Amino acid sequence: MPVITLPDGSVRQFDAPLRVADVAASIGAGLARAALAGKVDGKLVDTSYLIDRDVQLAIITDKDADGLEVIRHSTAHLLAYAVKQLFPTAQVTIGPVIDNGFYYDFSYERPFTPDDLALIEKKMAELAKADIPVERYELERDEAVAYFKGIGEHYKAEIIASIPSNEPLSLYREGDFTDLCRGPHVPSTGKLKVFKLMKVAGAYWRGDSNNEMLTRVYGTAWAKKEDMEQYLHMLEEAEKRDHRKIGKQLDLFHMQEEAPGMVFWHPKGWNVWQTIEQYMRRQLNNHGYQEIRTPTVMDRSLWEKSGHWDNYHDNMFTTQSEKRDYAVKPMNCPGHIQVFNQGLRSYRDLPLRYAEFGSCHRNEPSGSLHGMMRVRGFTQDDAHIFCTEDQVQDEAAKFIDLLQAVYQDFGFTDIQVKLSTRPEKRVGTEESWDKAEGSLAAALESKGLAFEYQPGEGAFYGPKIEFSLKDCLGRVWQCGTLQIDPNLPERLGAEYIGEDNSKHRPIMLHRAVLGSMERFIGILIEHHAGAFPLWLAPVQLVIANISEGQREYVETVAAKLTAAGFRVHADLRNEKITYKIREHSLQKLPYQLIVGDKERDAGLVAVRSRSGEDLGQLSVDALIERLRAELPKV
RNA sequence: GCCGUUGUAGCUCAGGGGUAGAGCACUCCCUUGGUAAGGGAGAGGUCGCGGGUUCAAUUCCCGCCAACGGCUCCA
Repeated sequence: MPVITLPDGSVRQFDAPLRVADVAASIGAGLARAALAGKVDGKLVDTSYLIDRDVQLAIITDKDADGLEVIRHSTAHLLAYAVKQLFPTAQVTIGPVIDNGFYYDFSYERPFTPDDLALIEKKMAELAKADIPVERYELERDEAVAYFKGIGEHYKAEIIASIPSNEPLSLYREGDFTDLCRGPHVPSTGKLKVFKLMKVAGAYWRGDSNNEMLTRVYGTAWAKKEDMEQYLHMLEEAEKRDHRKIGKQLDLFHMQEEAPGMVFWHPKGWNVWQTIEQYMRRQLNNHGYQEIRTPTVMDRSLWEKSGHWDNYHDNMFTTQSEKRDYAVKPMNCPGHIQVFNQGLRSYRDLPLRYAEFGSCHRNEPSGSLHGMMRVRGFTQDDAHIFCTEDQVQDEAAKFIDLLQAVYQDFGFTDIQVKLSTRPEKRVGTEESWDKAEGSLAAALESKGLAFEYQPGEGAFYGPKIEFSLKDCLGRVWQCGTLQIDPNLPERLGAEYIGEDNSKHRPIMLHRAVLGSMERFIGILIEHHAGAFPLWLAPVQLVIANISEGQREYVETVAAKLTAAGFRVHADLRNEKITYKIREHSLQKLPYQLIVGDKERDAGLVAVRSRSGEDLGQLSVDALIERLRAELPKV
């Protein structure tokens, strides 16, 4: 006699146990058709789930987030079904739901090609159209292993071994395809209407690079056709914003074969860089940092002491000269400790904050390079704070102030914060970890920042905070970091004289706001789609004459704006004004000043904004005032 | 590093066993035009690099390099 409570609070009583699908049907034929799954007492189940007790029940349709998840999961299975139909000797492995879609990993004698993908997608559409029922059933462990081994699915058999033995094993059968799966799934393949296979890629079995490489097929699936179109459109937009593409279009930088993973900065790109670097320099100065510069190439012995030679030798660029080995620095901290170690330090000197726009090189695996987002040569807005354990919290709080001010000036308001705590393999006492983690958490709380813990994700020597920004496409980029490190000062012998007149070890805080300059500029390019805000734009204004007669006037105005500190370009070419406007619009200049006889005679400029808006005629002084109001204060 | 795809003019791309094509950009000439492309002419390529097959390779095969999409990694 199940009594079923629905989400709206209404209660229905039935005489006998019944399936979720039956409940849906009792409510209405439309709901029965739309039902993809059920949620019984908060747990997702199939529509075939038999309710034999009093429960809270929600019928899940494609309007629910859970429904979309079920659709994606079932589409992954449909993909596997289609692959088994077309390539019977392929073995299935796992097929989870991911953001916006799903993937499925297969083991096959050869990788799938893009042509195969088209075939598979076609087969999926056929199988969906045939509206084949998807049935759930359970098997005993041994039976399941025997079954999958019997049909040559060795990966599935292996997966079963890793499932806790107290859980029942559920299988799903659609047509002649059976897969091991927790479920739930849609009741029949006909519910899957909107999907597309996106790409093939390799992926290691169980994510371990020692294991066999499988073929992964990525796909996307949606409840409604319009949703998928919107998603595909978003991908196109993201592609248009690709920093590599815009970098070329706007002549900011380039990369070439002879220097993989390293950037050639062109004048305009370097101008953006310098604007940022000089801005950061002012901020660091205001926040009590001193800038230093340390060598790029240092002797092996230093890297042995720091531990890098042993741990990261393969990822370091090395060289030798006159029988000595050297390494190109992969990070700045060892150099900073050398500066700290010069002379005798007193507790009165602490905290001591050393900043460096340090150029580092790491020999990243060739396959992991990615435009400016993952490079081999990069520059960090790096700094190290030498302080006592008791000063950590205050320094962390001060760093957060700096970081928030900077992110705000760059227009990033959505900041995510994660605190990574002690990992299994670590050095240091429990008390020191307690204190270190506690000071970071307290600093974040004192600044009213919400954060998430990442247990076990800290470095072996200390906890860290990671600050990530969300860009306008909703993508999250980890940029800022604050890391507590008592280890490196120890290894490299940093010490200061305390109040008690004896030697003590300082704590070192590694910290960066932007992270890698290259990557940060890449993020900015994509965030703004190349349309930099006025203060960052490499060319802020162009002044274009309509015809030859305004040449001199244009040059006078350009000189005046340059003297006022703006980056100005005078376009005096023998071209029609529409042609010039089009070109500078494509170059995404913030403002275009148009000058004809009227403006020249009146001593004004006609101002056109990047959005194409006509701001009317202004005097140069009024324009300068207006522009200055747009710049950040620091 | 691993799997897949790609590499042709400055850029975007087409082509294909018989010494290469378009649009834009570039140079010159005409045009002095008021808010997103005025007209004409010209120049421009060792078809990523190295081998092989062939009478002949940019095209087919092998190796390498790089980029791209993933996987692994990211002190």
